[in-house]
Amino acid sequence: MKSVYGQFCPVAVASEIFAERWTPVILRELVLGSRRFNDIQRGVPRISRALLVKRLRELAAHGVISNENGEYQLTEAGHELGQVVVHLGTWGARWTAPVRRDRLDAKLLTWDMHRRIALDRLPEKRVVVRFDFRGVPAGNKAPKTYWLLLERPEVDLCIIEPGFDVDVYVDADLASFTKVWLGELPIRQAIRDGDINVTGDRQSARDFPSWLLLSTLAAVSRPVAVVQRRVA
Amino acid sequence: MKSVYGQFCPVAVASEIFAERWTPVILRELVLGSRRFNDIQRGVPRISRALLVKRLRELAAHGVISNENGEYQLTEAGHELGQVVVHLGTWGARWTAPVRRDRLDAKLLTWDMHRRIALDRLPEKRVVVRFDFRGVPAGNKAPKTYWLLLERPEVDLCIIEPGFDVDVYVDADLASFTKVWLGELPIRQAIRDGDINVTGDRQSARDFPSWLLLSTLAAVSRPVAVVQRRVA
DNA sequence: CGGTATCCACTACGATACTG
DNA sequence: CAGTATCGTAGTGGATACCG
Repeated sequence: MKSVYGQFCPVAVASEIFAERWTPVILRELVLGSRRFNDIQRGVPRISRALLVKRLRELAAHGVISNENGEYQLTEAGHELGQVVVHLGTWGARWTAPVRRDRLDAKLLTWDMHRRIALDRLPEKRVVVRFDFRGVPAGNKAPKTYWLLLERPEVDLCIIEPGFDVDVYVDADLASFTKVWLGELPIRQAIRDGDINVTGDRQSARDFPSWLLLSTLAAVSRPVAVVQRRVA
Repeated sequence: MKSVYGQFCPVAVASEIFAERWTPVILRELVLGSRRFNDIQRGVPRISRALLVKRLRELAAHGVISNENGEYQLTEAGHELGQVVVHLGTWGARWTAPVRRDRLDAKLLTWDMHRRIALDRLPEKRVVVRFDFRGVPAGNKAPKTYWLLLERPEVDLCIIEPGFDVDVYVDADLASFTKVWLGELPIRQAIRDGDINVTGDRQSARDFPSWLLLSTLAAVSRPVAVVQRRVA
């Protein structure tokens, strides 16, 4: 391992580990709970398999993660580095421009969502939610329809019809739903404005917004100047 | 500006700004107080001028810094991102391996030191400290001798004889002094072990360790396992 | 599922020299 | 002091196919 920066400063040494391409995003997946290779890659879909392997090895070599029979785990050092990831993400939520069209990704969004369901607020029985996204940027080849199978304590994400009756239909503009997810837009407002439509079983449709926890960074407060920039 | 990661997640968006090559190190210089282009480059000597220009422009475009008639300044967003830099450096001080030989750099070390002098503990009169480093890795072409001119409230670093009488001579093994600077080794111990020799004016030589504040990350606590790894 | 292996394209970067 | 301009290249990583 050759030193990139050739500096003794701990910021430089840590940057050689942390500030490599893809590494913060990979660490985010681990912080959010992914353990297996393919799960991690679902959260970082645009990385090549070879590069993901390489990055994971590097993190392991630096003592940030371990791999025991196929399960990647953050070490103690890794959990502390995970706090830096959260800090960086918090900064991003506060200070970066509102979500851009070329970052929209329905597959990634639903993958994130399936990890943030308030299981304890679900009814006992299985609930199936079908999402249909509109306003997907042209050229994006990802599916527009997804199913969330909520069956305590399991949550499964499907991209093909799961074969159960659908309880809740969510028809949403992708940009708006992404903003809701990121805390940039209150879901009730998006529903009022017609950007998100929730139909189906009356009770379930009413409760749906309360099951869906948002991104862990959705609660970050934004400075007034940035909020105004968003409106512009 | 094309999106590197193509993800809406604030961690990914922030990483496109922060986790670029050299950027955390440049931000560290700004956090430590450098304002002018050439001062910043003294703290990041191995970056090319062209790339430093490019990175500074990128940071400005993202609202992290501003440039007003030659003075770079962190914006409010920049100060908050600076906290992430500090967090990352703190992690590095805690969890990365002890300083490696290929990271030793006397020029950088003295440049860092000149910003960390306890001015209020200095005597009224001018003090000149001469550093001679031994144990510099072969092939390193940087000077081995440096002078620190302490003249309240100014601190100047010279690489040529400043023309004043020297009050304190510091003769030190570069690796040991770097460890002292990083808080890995108590200075009194390094002096006892003969790794650092401080001679010259009796009073000044005795007070020298109290003038020299160490790296802002020197006080970070290290887990037992890492400390032991260092001894090994 | 969790990787390897190969090959090629690109581009980011360093080196060097010049400038208002 | 604070950049610009030019050019050659190392090395990074994407695409694709294969493997235990």
